Amino acid sequence: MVTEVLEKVLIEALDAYILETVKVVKSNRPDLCDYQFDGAFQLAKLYKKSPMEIAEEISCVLRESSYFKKVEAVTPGFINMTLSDSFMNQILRDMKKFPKFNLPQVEPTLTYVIDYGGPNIAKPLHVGHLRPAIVGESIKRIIAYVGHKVIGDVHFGDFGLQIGEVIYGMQKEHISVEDVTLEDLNRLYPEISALCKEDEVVKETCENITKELQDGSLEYERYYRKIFDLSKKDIVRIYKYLDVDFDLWYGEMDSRAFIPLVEKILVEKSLAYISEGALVVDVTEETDKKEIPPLIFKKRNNGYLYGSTDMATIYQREKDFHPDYILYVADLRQSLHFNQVFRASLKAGITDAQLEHIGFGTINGNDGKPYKTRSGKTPKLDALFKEVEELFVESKETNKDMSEEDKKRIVNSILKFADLQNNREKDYIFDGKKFSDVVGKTGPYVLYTYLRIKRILELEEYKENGLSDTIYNEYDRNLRLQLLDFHKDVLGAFHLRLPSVIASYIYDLCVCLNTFYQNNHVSKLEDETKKQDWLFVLALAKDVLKELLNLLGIEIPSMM
RNA sequence: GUCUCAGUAGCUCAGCUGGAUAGAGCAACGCCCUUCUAAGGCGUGGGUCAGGGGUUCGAAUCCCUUCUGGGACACCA
Repeated sequence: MVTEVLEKVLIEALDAYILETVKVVKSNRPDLCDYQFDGAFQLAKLYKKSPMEIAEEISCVLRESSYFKKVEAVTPGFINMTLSDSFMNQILRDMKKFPKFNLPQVEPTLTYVIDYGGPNIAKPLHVGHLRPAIVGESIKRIIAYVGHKVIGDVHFGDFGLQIGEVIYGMQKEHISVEDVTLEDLNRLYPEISALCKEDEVVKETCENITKELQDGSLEYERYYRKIFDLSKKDIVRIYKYLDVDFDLWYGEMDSRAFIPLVEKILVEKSLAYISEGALVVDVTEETDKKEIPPLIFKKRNNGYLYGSTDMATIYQREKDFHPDYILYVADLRQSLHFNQVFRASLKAGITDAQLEHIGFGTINGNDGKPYKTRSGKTPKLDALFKEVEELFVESKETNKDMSEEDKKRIVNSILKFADLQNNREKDYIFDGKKFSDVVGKTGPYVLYTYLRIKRILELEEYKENGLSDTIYNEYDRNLRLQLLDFHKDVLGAFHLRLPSVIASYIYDLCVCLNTFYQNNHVSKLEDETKKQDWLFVLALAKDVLKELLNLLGIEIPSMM
């Protein structure tokens, strides 16, 4: 990593000066230098000298290093570093030579369980499921890429009241377990759910069905099994389209057996008590600024809730995998719930893992409210895919000839790049136009860039015989400089659990590539060394691009 | 009411935990295809970083406060 190497050099250059953290950052003034060090200001205070004096002193030492072409101390005390061509090229050679572009491997290797998706089996996947799927898949791939072990769990929402509601609906309309269809399920859930809000008796009936199912009723288990199978089949189909895959296709029901065990622990450790008829766990901590309500473990009617299954699942995961981290990719609005579950689990001592809620914002419509179609419904993912595909096909005549597989890849790139370039914690506007627009900061732009570069490498003979020490012009240099950022951004995306860091790197790399492409014509070159150097850089950039797109879950089409 | 997250260009958003002149995309207006894919590149205009205090050599970023908006707050998930 460039910054790491530079920091080492700086620590040596600091000599007698001692600074708690020595941090070199990419310059925000690329017109002046590549990297900057601002520590002189802090040192000035510590050693009661002028920042400029210290900056000058350090710069003098730095100038002796072969890593730099130029080192300047600039008022009021910045140290501006411009890298030498030989240093830059050495890093590029290493990136080419070593696996994962010479990404430093993590030590030790930890085990992560990542819980994302959480589709409710009583209803089809809609726009609301797009983010957890896309964001979760990407974070999973990033964690695996930096070298940790990751176990992805879809964790179906299959335990709660929604199942009772659907079963009630089937009984009410005399639909047998044998004959029920996916369409029935999709229709019944919202219908009965609405009915429950109006009719107390219906609600109680649904709650009782749910409870009996939880308690192991064989009759309801038949219903449940059928509902689960029907839904799962459809959900798998959609996830497959999105290239989202899970190691575990568990649901809340799979943790059912562990609920009594957790309950026993809670009672034995006197952590749970009866409040207003329910069994609750107090999760307050002394440092709390606000009253945080207790976690309800068991309802007044002895039924269980998602807090119970979440704890039971943690117990189960601890038993099966001993994870170091358990990540939950879920809507930010659930943060209180996770806070309660995490605290209760910690108190109960059912896991040693770090528990993290990876929150994301809501997808809104142009009006700033949760996204709805014109008819007022939440759009199904199927329909969304089709809509985006149609808009893409219309945008250019030759798109009609593309293979179905390639179209799918493009649709994925459109949806994923639009989503992942946003900071995941923010709400974002679902703009049909923006999503399907192929101009600008979009998936198609990135893919197009990739294919342009790929074409050059197909047409020219790249001999893979290394890289000279020359950098030929500013477009060339900017591209190489951007490649050097690879490690920092991949690790940054990992630490922050932010795929947007990678999306933004990808975009910047593509801008560099397109500028290079426009200004440096490779095939015209007569200078064979120069041509091979550029092919080296382009090949490396292309590979980096492909790898990073893969981390976002984006595949490259064969043509555009 | 309490807590919480936000407010950056006409629109949609970045801004990587305090650095120099706040950046992209879209939209608008120019220029560039006898050249490896023009789904591209280059340029122009566009800002009181919600307002006000404070800390600091230095603030969009940290603290306080006001305003506006979203969200969460006991048996739904």
